[in-house]
Amino acid sequence: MAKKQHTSGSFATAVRGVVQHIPRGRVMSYAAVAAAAHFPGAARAVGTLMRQNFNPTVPCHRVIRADGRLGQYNRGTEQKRQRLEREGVQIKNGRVLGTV
DNA sequence: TAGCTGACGCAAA
DNA sequence: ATTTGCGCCAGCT
Repeated sequence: MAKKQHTSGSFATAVRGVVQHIPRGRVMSYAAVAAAAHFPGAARAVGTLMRQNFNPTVPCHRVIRADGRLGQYNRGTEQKRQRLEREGVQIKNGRVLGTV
């Protein structure tokens, strides 16, 4: 019976699922992802995971800061901004709009 | 086992 | 409006 992978705890799994479910043209803050993953307050941990995460199945570039800023990115904030804009996310003066 | 770091968040100045 | 400091959580050494 396929044992569970000990790749981190359920935390990583939950976060990955949430980020994976982020529709195109939409962005979620680290805190929002953490809360959606049932880990409220673990915004930092989310970032820590994203940094370690190298899964192309997880559009980590769609995860931004709660302030509306892009935040950091493995490939550089510039690439992140370009990718988000290409996805349909409007960015004004470095701030992401559409943050309902 | 314990401690440090870090793609964050929020409050205060 | 902008900048500085502290706090919180999980992961890694």
